[in-house]
Amino acid sequence: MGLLPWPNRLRPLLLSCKHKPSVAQIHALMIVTGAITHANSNAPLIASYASIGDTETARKVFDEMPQRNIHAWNAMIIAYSRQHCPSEALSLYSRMISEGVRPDSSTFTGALKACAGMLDLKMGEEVWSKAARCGYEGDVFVASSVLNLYAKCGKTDEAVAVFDKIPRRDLVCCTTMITGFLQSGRPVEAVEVYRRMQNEGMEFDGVVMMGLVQACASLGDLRLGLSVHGYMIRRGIPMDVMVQTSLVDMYAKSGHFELASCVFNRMPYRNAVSWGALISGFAQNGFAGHALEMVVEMQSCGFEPESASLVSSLLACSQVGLLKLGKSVHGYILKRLEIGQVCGTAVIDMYSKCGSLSYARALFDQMVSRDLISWNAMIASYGIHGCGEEALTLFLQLTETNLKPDHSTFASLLSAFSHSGLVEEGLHWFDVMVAKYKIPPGEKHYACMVDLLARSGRVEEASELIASMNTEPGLAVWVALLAGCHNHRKLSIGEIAAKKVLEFNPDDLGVYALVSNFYAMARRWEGVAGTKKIMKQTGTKKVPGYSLVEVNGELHAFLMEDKSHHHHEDIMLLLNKLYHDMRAIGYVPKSEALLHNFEEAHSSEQRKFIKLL
DNA sequence: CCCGTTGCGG
Repeated sequence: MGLLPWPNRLRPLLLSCKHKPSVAQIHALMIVTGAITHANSNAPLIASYASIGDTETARKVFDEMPQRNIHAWNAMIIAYSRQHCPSEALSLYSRMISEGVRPDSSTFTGALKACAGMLDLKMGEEVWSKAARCGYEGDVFVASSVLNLYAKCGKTDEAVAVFDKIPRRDLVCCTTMITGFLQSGRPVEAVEVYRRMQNEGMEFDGVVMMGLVQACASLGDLRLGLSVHGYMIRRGIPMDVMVQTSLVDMYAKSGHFELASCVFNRMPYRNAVSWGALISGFAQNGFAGHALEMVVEMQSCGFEPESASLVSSLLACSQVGLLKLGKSVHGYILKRLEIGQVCGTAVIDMYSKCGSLSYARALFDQMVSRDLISWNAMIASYGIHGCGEEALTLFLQLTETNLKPDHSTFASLLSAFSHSGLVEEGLHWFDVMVAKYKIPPGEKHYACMVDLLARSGRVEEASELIASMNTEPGLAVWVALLAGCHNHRKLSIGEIAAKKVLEFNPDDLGVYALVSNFYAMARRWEGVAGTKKIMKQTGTKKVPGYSLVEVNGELHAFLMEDKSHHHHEDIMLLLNKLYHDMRAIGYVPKSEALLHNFEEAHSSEQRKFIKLL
């Protein structure tokens, strides 16, 4: 005996505790020795209980303290803000202020984190101005927290203003700025922050490199991504599960599955998110069979599919029209998980893409809470099915909620109009989008509008619209214009569009087919020959087109010239009958199609689907 | 108190 610990000596001891029994042991010791009455040792005790996740005991210690110092308040506020109890953190903060305790940098940091957790911008700004009044405006910790708050609330420009005013920027606030840019879809600026840091000679860690990997993923910049990966290896920056997962995601998203699997297979430890990154990569790139196989493999490794991998599975199903499998995924979700907004929207999307608009709508109506993306998906569903009127009705209902339509909403709405030939409605709502909702039209919106006008033969107006664009028109816009010119025999504008389209060196057979067909329609045979020559030179992939249809749970694939189907004869007879019936009611077939003589190859992908079922 | 930043998905 005689070794009774002095209250202050308990601090390092408590901080090194990672397990519940040892914290409780020291707690007991503190009670026995009377150290519990010292505020100096109670603050670390609170922090220790909080760090092992026992917020309740931490609060008990806090409540029973005879006198509290600033550290005890901070420990409790930070504990709540880290344990996702932002309202408790904020109520403690208010109580502390009203009791006249002077907050410090840590207090503000904790309170601001709580505000960010609640997305409570108003409260956050109050805390921020109080912090400024207390002289913490230039504090990197406080400023980083404000930065994070603004970024989380989508106020990226306000975040930039805070960032620019920080006198001595460190790694963490730069990382926060980078993730802020990423979350608001501004990867270019995220990379710019990184470049600035590089020029200032800053040392990087895994967290900031992960932000950069994400930037590369959303930019589709494989070169930069590879150099970032290489940098981490050369510098020996430790890569944890998160960093490795973001690398898998980047490679898989960009379709570099060899690289993605290489990183994935070398991971010492994987979790559901790592699997999800690979699965969604396959699904997003149209490798539905691979995606679904990976889900099965994931299960065999002991990971039950959670929300994200189910969403990827649904995406895979909708890409190839696997209604039956999609339904079973839906059933799995209903049985195993609570169907939330994300899964619900994915199921809506699956039903509508698999042809079942009524199921999609039924599910939409059943959803307990619908966010903007759910509405957007349902409006898009009507668009895909050519139901422009219904899309508009739903849009009008959306405007009566407290949700604000965004650029995606309008992209879906305008596309619905263009698929239904509702030209006047399209023009009207395009103007409303700009004037009333202050949404600057993007490439997608212009492409819809050009398609809408050009499809109905108003190619002159479409080309005027293109001329009015502030940004450089992209491929989709010119393709829409060209398609209109092709259908309505508008030679001079079409020629301009065709030239523009070829300038993009598109990697898409369909686009070349359109250009070639346009020249053929215009009797410009040198144009047809020129297009074919470009295709040969650039080695444009000849992806064989095929149709898939699911009948009673069985998947049937049809390629050109493919006679392997066991009902081939019957199908051809029916097709011929339909063809003659259509002609009888006035259908005039287009005979200038170019694609018929392209070589076809059986896709191994497609065999996968068939094998799967 | 020793703080702030972090991976897949609609």
